[in-house]
Amino acid sequence: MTAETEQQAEPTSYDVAAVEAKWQQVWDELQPFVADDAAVASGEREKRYALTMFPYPSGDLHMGHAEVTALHDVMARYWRFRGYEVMNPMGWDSFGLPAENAAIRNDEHPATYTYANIETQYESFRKFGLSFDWSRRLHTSDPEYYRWTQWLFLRFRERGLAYRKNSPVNWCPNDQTVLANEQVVDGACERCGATVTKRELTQWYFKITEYAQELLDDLDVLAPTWPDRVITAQRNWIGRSEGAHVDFVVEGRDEPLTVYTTRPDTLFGATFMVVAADAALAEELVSEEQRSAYEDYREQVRRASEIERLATDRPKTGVFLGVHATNPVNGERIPVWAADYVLADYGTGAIMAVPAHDQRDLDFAQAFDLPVRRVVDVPGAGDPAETFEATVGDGAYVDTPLLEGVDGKAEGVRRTIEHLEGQGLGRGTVNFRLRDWLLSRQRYWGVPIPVVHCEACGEVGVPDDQLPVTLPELRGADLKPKGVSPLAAATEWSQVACPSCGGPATRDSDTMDTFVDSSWYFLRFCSPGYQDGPFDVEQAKAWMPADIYIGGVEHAVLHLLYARFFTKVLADMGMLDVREPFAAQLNQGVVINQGKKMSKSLGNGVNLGAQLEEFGVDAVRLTLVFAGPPEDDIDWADMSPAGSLRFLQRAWRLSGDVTSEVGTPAEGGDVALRRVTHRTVDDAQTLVEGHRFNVVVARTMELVNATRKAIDSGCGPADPAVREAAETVARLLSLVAPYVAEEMWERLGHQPSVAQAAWPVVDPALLVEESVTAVVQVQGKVRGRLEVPPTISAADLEAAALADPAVVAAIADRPVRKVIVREPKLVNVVV
RNA sequence: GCCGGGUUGGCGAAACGGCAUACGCGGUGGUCUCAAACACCACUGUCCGAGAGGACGUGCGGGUUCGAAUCCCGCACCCGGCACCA
Repeated sequence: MTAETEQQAEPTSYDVAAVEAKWQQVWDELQPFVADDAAVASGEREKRYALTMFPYPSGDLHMGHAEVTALHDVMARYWRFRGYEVMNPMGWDSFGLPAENAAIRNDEHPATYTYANIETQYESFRKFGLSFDWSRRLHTSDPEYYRWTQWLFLRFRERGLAYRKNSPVNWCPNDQTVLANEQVVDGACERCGATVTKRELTQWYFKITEYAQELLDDLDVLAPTWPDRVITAQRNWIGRSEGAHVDFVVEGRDEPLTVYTTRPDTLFGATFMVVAADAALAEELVSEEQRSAYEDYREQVRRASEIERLATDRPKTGVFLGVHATNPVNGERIPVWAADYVLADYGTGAIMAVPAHDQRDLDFAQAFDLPVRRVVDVPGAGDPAETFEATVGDGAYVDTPLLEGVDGKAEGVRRTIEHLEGQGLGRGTVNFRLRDWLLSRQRYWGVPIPVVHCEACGEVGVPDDQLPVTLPELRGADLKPKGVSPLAAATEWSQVACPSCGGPATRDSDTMDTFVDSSWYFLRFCSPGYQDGPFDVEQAKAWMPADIYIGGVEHAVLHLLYARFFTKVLADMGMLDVREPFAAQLNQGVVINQGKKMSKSLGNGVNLGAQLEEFGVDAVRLTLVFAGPPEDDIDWADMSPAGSLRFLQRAWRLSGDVTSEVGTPAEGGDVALRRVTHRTVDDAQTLVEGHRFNVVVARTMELVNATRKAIDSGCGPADPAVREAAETVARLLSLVAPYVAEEMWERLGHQPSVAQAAWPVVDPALLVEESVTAVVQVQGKVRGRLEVPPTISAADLEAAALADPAVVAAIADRPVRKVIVREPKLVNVVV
């Protein structure tokens, strides 16, 4: 392992550090991983696009980066071996808050922190021996990149998919910026943990809801190749529901009050209505007598934090609005209330309350002494008016003239909608939980929104030939949060001539959510230097979709949903011929330590650099890949990088023991060892393609063990089968441990690099076993084993089984009732 | 509450409906060594048994099958998503 132990004539171990230094240099010269666009465009070679989520440049790489890239590299290297032209790019998601916070702290420019970290991470990635094509490297904070982010924004805006609206938004008082719904977790800011409040602001949105149905439908297409948990998370997030809009006439008002309900069949049980307290609708509806009561209540609601609002078990609050509406099916006059349990931005912001069949409505009815009327008699359940338990199941309709004798909810809903539509009182409709994507942020270190606000012309998009709208040079205290964007305070930058009329105008002072940047970077990789658009349409057609996308499950909804949305819009713009960007997806687990997430406060962090120093890159990579299935979490405390290094040394020793000449044909070599070799290669193909990388490592270990045995106590080191086996080990190992694999390959007499070697050709004749072990069971229990030829007939196998002494003994004197024969591997005797 | 996934030796984990526990870690014993480290060899699911051997065994309870870790039904527990979304 170290130089000291290498004094002997025949070294028993290699010098890890020396090997790493040596091969890093060779790779730099050979550049074996640059993808050839022409080979794909011409159809000369089939493409594979291997994609890993690009990192945010915060400090150096950690265990998590090591794991995901180690797993990813197995796939990329395997595809290269199989003769595909592989694009394996990497870049940095380099806009974002940490750089801005660091800049304020250190009184510098965010770019200083950002680009210094990028260089650190770049060097670490290289040392980690990953087969990235660095010629495609990109950073989303480069003007050449964000110019095209702005260009895309303008195209979205032209299509009505980017718009501004005034509405209550999630506000993080600590980061002094708005947050998308996705960035609010349990009422707290996902980033800093501060309690999120609501603010009324004018903000930019992407109209992702326009694609809600397609985003949902296409999950069915992705389901076979995407993880279940991601599919489920996205389905839940999109939250499709079917129901009806029902129009209620409000006294003294021309416009109807329309509600959304999934239970139109319970319309006869509606005893009041509720409007979201913070909706404009409530403001419009409230009577003069109730106005001050309503306004007091609304203030109380606005002060409440998201956490308080989300507590589902808190008592219902609300206020009567002083108006009544008419139930369209029975003409009944019911009161209209305002409450905060109804959400302004879901459905129509108003509901019909059916307390008998909705627990929330029942709780509200109880709190304010409103009537409860049962219209579905659910067998076995009491009357909700007495039990205070709303019933939601199927049952016989009561007091519902429209649905007499109707059986079941589905039919009841269908008939009611039919009736409403016939009478012009409502219509069947579909609703989504998904909201539009709030993309503007009041921070500095992001993409400036390329829009100018002109007194005369209003909102004007910056013309394409004036892109990019670059950031002004701000640093340190200029960036301190003040509730408005730092860009608004940079007056020299913000005051411009209107591109349309030339009059005085101001630039939009918001920057984009960094999720915008990462929604299309995988397209830029297809033609990273392209000058005439965000990407070369032809190159994107050649490379897309990514054949695998590996990354953390924390992006199950956010990033993956946005990237899918962008892809669909770009397809509609005619720039892509795929509607889904990622054909297959794999989420690696997280690396923990001693049963807990690594953290500074717990003091249980495992430093990647220290592990690499101690065991070497190959051993750390091997440990991460061998630990278990890629999607499972790894507890580093349960792992043994020392054991991994031990194995690598054992494997390496094989390359020194081979005595046959390089190029010696394997034909005629020891058949038993050749069988193991060819079986291993054949299985490895299936295993890698099934992402079962841990098993590939196990099988490689078995091959090493078999080769060792052959050398020491079998056919001996000169047998050509030993060379074949050792060369196979080098290639299999290069998927995970590239340094030692190169070293082995060279010691075996080959030219570098093993990464450019051909995958071994499997000889099908060697996959057929000479003899197999047939198991003989009596009553399903193993009682004997027979060595038989694989071609044995059922009759012969049965005869041999029944002649076996142990089997005869197990049967004893009982009559044989039936014999199941699955030649050549199994016989089961039933007595 | 609704949706998705899981539960196999001391530990990480393998196993087209057909030998459960491959591979590795850890442990025990041994070879080498003055000694140790390294390396190598053997053993290592539980119980009974001196041994040969036997019984039991993949979270729990049923079922299908000649045969179930694997398929079906029910339950418990763990992990993840959604949740005052009408």
